[in-house]
Amino acid sequence: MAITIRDVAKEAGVSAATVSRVLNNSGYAHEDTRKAVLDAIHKLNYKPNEVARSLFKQKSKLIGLILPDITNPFFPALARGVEDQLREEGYRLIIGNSDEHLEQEIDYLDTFIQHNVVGIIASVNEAHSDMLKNLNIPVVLLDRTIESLPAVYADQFEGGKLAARKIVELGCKEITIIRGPVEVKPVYERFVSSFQTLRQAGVKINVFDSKLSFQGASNSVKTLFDKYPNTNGILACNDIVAVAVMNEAQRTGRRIPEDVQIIGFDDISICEIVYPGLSTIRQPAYEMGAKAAEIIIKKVKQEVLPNIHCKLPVQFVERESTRKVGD
Amino acid sequence: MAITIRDVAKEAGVSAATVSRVLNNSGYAHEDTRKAVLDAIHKLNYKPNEVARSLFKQKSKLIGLILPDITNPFFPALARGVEDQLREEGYRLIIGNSDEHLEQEIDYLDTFIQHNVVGIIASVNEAHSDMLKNLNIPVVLLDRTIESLPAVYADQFEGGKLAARKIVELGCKEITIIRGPVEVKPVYERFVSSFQTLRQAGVKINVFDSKLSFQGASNSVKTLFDKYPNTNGILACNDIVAVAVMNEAQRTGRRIPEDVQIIGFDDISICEIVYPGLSTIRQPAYEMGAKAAEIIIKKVKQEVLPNIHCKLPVQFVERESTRKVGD
DNA sequence: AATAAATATGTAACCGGTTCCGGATAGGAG
DNA sequence: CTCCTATCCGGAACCGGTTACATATTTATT
Repeated sequence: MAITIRDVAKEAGVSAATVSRVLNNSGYAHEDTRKAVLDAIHKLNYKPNEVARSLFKQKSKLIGLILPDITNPFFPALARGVEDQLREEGYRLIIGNSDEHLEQEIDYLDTFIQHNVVGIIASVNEAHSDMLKNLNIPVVLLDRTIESLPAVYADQFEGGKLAARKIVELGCKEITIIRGPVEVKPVYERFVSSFQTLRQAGVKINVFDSKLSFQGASNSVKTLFDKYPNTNGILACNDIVAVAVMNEAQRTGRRIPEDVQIIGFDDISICEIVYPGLSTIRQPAYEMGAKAAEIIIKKVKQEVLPNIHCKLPVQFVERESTRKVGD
Repeated sequence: MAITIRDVAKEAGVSAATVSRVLNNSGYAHEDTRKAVLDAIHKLNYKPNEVARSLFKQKSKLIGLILPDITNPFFPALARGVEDQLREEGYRLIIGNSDEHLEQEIDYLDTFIQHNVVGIIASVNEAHSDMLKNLNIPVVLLDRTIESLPAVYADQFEGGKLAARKIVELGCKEITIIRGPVEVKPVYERFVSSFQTLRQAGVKINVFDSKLSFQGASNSVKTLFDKYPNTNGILACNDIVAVAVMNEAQRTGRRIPEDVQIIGFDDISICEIVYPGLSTIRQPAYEMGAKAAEIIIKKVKQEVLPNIHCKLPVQFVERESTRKVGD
């Protein structure tokens, strides 16, 4: 059926071992032989079978990626970063959505291992981290962090602080923080940080809870302005929630940013096309993914690295949901 | 290192062949033996190595998925549909983004084959379809269609017609169709269909070009209202473009839907959280993905199917970017 | 020219499963 | 009791690569 290394060997008049050696640039091979083999490979359009290779070597060219939900626009950006970086080095991605469920995470993890993946990049909660700790292949956490494992993430404390500082600076006196689910650590951290910063500023603070998803946010947010009719500044736990809030604000006749100012978190693509453009705290999602991939690759190549916790900077992106300084 | 089938065999006091038989429920195995083997498997926490299995069987539990760009929110919905359906049956997904580039498509396709994937789901342009035609594993096209290959897609003609009919019905007299890149077949088809329908309705038609991406749409659309200041109805080639248009409309002081009505295409999640909510033509993306997965699985299981072209229905989803009938 | 070292290549075992085949045992029919 | 068949199970080959090892040839060294 498919062309095997022995077909190539026969065509080139050598043994399979020799073909393998020229293929991998290992061991010796006479220049003439090398040429003959290369010709045969080309002539037969031979592509080595990764599965056989993987079986013997006990390592594949596959990396497993576990994300909560690729349907949430923050995660595709991460995934693209990972994938693009990986492709450069010839690695491929097996992907699994966990919906934050431990059971699904374990399920994917198991099958990743069964497929001899050489590394795993995962975005899972600390409470679920046990399953990742005793693997004998490299693991890098992405977006989430756990003390004992390498991780790539954005500076949530700085982000929360930045958002809080901005909204105070911009003159808001009664600020509502929309808090996402506390189990999601980065989301919780940005909340805590905003809250502390706001308290130090001596401003009135409301806390309002919301889900993170499109559906959830849109529902959660409906009662926001009933409950806090006088808020003039809102710190949302992510951009989706922020957009839902903008919607609700406009629906209830509030002008943005004149009556309410809103700051999101993440800087997903939506921010720049909604009206008004959403000011937000940018997490460099694509770069985070790329960085995680880079670290995994280094680890796969046996480069011993310290237990890296790679914290990437966030930044405030000013658009139109906040006032210009000086207004 | 990892537990192998021979470890289990030794533990259970039988041969590897016997373990394999109970594992696969093939051939005979005495009830007592079966129990002993199962116990051993459980005791050692044995998980069979998919790679070894795949090498011998010449087929894995892997399906390859090629999408243009997972960063465009329409595609994650497809991917989730595929993945969820596949997981049910124990298949895993290798994923690759092509950015519509033939070179990358081929690259991913090659490595998918090298990994013994049993099937491929792909969203590629007709012009690139040659590479898919002579594979000896099942292929299903998703979102895009090619005459000679099975495909799952939404009814673009109906969608285009529906949007056009609605916008006319809703009283628009000068309608602008935002046309996406003509190489992308479904996008082109919905354009043609809308255009024809509009022409039959005898209404004034403008055609305006735009990219499909967030960045692209946002730029393209900036000159829309300079060029056609009197349009009162807009048919966008997708929801991203539609939202960008809404932005531009509001920025230039137009009220939606009083001054301009806008209809998008796709029904991505954003539609329901922007303000005003975006009326759109819904493609059942998740279901499309699931259906494609279902077909691939059937084909993998040797069920001979006709050259299925599975056309899923679209529907108009009314939100607030169009007027209520009767207004 | 003799010897050592470097180069070149093939044989065979191995990775961890699956399956063909054949031998052994048990149960049933005659 | 014999014979046949169904059941049970292990040995060994195989999937398509890689690599340790052995052997053969070339090149360098003195």
